[in-house]
Amino acid sequence: MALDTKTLILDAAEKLFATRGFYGVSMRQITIEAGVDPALANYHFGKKRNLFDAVMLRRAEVLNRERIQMLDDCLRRAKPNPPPLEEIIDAFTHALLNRSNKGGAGWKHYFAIIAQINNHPELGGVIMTQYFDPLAKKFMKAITRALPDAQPEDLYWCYHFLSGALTLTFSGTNRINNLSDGLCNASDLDAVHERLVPFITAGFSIFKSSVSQR
Amino acid sequence: MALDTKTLILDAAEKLFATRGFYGVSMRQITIEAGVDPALANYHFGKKRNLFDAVMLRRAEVLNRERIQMLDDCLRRAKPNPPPLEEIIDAFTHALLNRSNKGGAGWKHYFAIIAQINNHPELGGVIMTQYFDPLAKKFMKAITRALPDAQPEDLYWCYHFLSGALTLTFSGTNRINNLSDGLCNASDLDAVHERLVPFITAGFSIFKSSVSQR
DNA sequence: GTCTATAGCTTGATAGAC
DNA sequence: GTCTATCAAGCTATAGAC
Repeated sequence: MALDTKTLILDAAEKLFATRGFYGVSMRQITIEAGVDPALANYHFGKKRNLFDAVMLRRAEVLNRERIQMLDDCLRRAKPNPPPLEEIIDAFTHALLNRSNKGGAGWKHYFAIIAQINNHPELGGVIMTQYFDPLAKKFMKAITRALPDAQPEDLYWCYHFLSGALTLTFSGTNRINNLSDGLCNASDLDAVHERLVPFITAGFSIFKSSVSQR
Repeated sequence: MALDTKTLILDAAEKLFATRGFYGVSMRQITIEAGVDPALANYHFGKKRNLFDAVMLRRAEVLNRERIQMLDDCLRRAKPNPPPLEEIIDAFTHALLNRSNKGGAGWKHYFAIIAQINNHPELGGVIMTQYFDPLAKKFMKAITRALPDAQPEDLYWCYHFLSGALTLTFSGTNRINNLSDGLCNASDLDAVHERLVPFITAGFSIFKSSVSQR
């Protein structure tokens, strides 16, 4: 059936793009991984880049809906006050870490692609901006409300640090395992979640007043 | 002359790997960019992967020497006390941000490669570990001395967040420019340096005592 | 060290039978 | 929707003349 074939191709593409990147995988390898005829990838998705976009889009929609929902909930709870910073950071990261952790292999692959794209000079500016900037702007607005006396400039840079720390977590290099002599495990995303949220909150908080703490 | 040709190829490879990644560039494109004969890349460096390693190695040595130097200086100044955390973080990041900022195009390209590799599941675990883990271990030792009551586990995760925040800065996607409506400029690494060091220091500091602040 | 020439393969994409 | 067959182009890598 058509829908099944499309899904098979999307899943295979997701897996291979995750481990080798956009240029490191051929359409042929994808169809072999999917167990379908080589001509079908082009038939269903057109150019290779279109297939990549389809992979990105499939989960971005689900994800962004969940994250907006969590942000709105936390805004509503705090009303009419600004929401606590830590809750905003949690709303930003929770769905990502949770899906990557417990969503199955597909989600794990998806986030590994995100990690690569976010750090890719050619694709990062285009793709991340396209799929995630509207959401980022909503979060920045909430953060600005939580830290009303901070310089907006400082807060954008903090967001940038958050983005980097978060996406490296998804990259799937197990560098921290070796580095910590097995004390930490890169795939233990509960451990990340526990630490990332207060870490980032503390970083943002030094810009609470517009006079730098430095 | 032989040495010049090798340098031409290394520079060209560095530039192209930086913008398109390892798999996004062919040996042919590299030699064309370098303005030399297509066969010379193989003659001087052998396989494509060897050329990549040569690109990585060339600047890693310079860089790591500088960073170790800065760390040793700051350990000596503090003796016999442990060094202030903020100085350690600065020693870790200073040479990188400085070279990327003022070292010319080659260094900028180099760091863009680092950003990609650090987030690449296949290459990140191998290459970063190979070139940078010995240095990372030295820094972790110093950080542990500066925060003696923290759990080592927490500190490794903080290091991981630092690594992610730092490398995204090098990636050369100008996402923050759009996101901030031009308020921030991704290539203004002085602005990053000013903010990254206290941001990360504050993040580490919440784990000062082994009872989590969360 | 440099260059020409080329072997042997894989690539993205399509045309046309079923 | 699926499959076979195929195209032109690009790829890594090397062998051998200069």
